[in-house]
Order: sequence, then C-alpha cells, then structure tokens
Amino acid sequence: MTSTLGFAILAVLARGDRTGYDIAAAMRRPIGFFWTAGHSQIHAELQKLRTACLVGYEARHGPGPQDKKVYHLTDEGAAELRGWVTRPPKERPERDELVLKTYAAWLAEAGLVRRMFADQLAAHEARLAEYEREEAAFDGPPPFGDPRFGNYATLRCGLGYERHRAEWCRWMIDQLGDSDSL
Amino acid sequence: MTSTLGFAILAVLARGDRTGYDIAAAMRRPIGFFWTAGHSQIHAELQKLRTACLVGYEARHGPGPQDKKVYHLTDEGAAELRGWVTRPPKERPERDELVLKTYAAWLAEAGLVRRMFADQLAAHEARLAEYEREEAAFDGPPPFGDPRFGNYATLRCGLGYERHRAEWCRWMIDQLGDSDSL
DNA sequence: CTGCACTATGTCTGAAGTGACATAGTTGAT
DNA sequence: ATCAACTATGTCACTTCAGACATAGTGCAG
Repeated sequence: MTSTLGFAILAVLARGDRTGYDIAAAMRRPIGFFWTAGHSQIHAELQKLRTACLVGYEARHGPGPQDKKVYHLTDEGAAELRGWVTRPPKERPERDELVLKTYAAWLAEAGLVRRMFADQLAAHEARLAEYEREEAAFDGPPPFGDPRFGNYATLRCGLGYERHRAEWCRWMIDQLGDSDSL
Repeated sequence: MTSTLGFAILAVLARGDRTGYDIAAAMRRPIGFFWTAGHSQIHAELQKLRTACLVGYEARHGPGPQDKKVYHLTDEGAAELRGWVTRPPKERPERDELVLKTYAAWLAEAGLVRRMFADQLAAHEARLAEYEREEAAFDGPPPFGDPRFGNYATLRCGLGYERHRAEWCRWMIDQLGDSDSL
C-alpha cells in the first residue's frame, strides 16, 4: 500500500542514509524534476514507512527541538523498491495549464498569446542550456548498475522534453503571425 | 478565485452550451489529453461558477430524477476566460512515475527494465498513430480565431510529446543491451 | 553580541481530486 | 417484454497535497 511518494523516498535512501531534511532537499533537486513533495509530506510518509518496516532510523544529537533522525533502508524496504521499479507505472491524469490555455487561445488577442509563448520559449531554452551543461559533465552514459545511470537517463528525458516543448512554442509563435501586433 | 478546473469548464462552454454530463464527456476527450476531472468535481465546480455569475443555466425536462441543466457562459464568464488565457500559467509540480522508476532503475534487472520500456514504447507508438490519423483529418492548421485552431494546436503538442517520449524509450532500450536477457 | 541563514522535526487547515453510492427516465436490441 | 446502455444530477468519504504555523539549536558575518 506504499504510495508513489513512499517509493520516491525509498529511491533516495537507496543511494545513502539521509535525514528527512536531506530527503526534502533531494525532492527539490534532482528528484524535483519528476517528483516533488514538501517536507510536511515527507515527515508524514517517513512515519508510515517506519510503521511498515521499510525504513529504520538512528537518532543522533543535532540542532532543533528533537534529535535528528538518520533514516536508512531496511532489507524489506530495498526488496519492495526493487519490485516496484519494474512494475508498469499507473498512468496519472495529464494536467497541463499551458495546453489548456492553448485550447481556448482562439478567444484571445494573437499578440498577447504570442507574448505568452515567447516567455515560455525563453524559459524552456534556459532550462535546456542548464541541462546541456549538466550533460556535458557526464562522460557519456554511466553503466547500468551505477546509481549515476539513473541521473543520466532522467536528464536525457528532461533534455528531450525541453526540446519538444521549445519546438512547439516556436511553431505556435510562427502560427501567430511574424511581425505585426505587439 | 476561479480554479483551473473552472476555466477548463468555461473553455468548453465557450464552444457551445452544454449540460454537466456533456462537459464531463468533453473532459474525457478531447480535453482529457491535458486536463481531466470526474463528473463529481464538475457538478461541484459548476455550482461555484454559478455563484460567481460566470455561468448560467436553463432547466429543461430530461431523463433522471432532476431536470437537466443546460449551462451557458455569461458575458462576465467570457471576459474572465479571455483574461485568463494569456496570463502566464502557474507551473505545477511535475509528477512522472516512469521517470522516477528510471531514477531507481539501476537497482533492478536490466531485462525487466527493458521489457517495461518496450511496453511503454508500444503504448506511445499506438497513441502516435492515433494522433497522426487525427492530424490527417485537418487540412493544415485552421486560422487563429477558429475554435478548431485550439484543437489543432493541442494535437500538435501531443504529437511532439509522443515522439519525444517514444524516442527516449528507444534510447533506454538501446542502453539496456540488444539481444541478451529476457 | 546581534541577527540571519541554515539545519531539523513536526502539526494543522483547507483545497483538490478520486471513486463509490444513490436515483431515475429514455432508447434501442433481443 | 425485458435488459442493458446511455443520459443526467448529485452526495459522501477518503487521500493527496500545499502552505502556514510552531519550535529551537548551530555557525557565520558584521
């Protein structure tokens, strides 16, 4: 009954022991590119994982009102995670506000729509440049079995996504007339 | 304070008057490709839109315990919708289970991962074929200002997405070795 | 020595969303 | 005639999630 968020946490823990705080940091980057969660959600989920014996922790002295808890995967947790990885993902409903706006774009002024897409294009190009820098830091794909393979493969996905998205923005801008209204 | 779902409903109503049931059908296809909602959510949201005077309805006799309600946009609703279309979309957190699995894929057997990606690839290719058939039904992009422009532009986005995704799946399968384990 | 950013854990409220339950007339096939 | 599928509206319980609130020690800069 572990939720997808639970598996996201297990996936972080598979790379090394972490506190809840550290996991929350990983949920911003690099996991944040494909799964996000606030720290409130993470602490609650860690308690559930604890109850299910998929993780354990050692309390250590640290700052804050409570001791800090360094979490680790149990053997059971590792087995659950390995099983989950190759189970077909359940498809989630798509929710893309920009595409929804596009569906209704015929109601608006072409100039305003073009500006919105120009902004989106700029954002995609910035992210693309960032991902390309990250890719350059790799020396080709790491071998499967290396945790860095996960990082590289997801980066490849992000790269492809940003390219597709940028191209679509360019197509939209083209459709909206070249140099008139603004 | 209208939610994105509210605007999705207004976008449907901008194309013609509908009952809640009809809106729910549109939320499966074609809107469902980029925004989904169950009928329970839709009926609740229609009541809110009603209270905010963005839609109105006429009750007509129809099947079922209550009269059917044919909803229409008010002038106020149409203005709200037009204003929303060109406001920059607020970015939602990405949540992609397949990419999350990929991040943890180094833990699993390559053969099982390859099979999962082969299944995904098949699904993307099927959707791609469907979208290409739909695109062929258009005689090039309709003019901006025509509601059909919205359908065509979102279809273009879907086409690009499926191609990017299929390509990534093929890359993954390549990485996982060509003809050994199964 | 003051104040800020960071580490660190947790609770609570409310919104958004999913799926089941409830009800009932119309239409078409067998 | 009967049965299933479709039209049609709505409620309820539950889960997920985001953001605010609460608390408090450490380490560094000015």
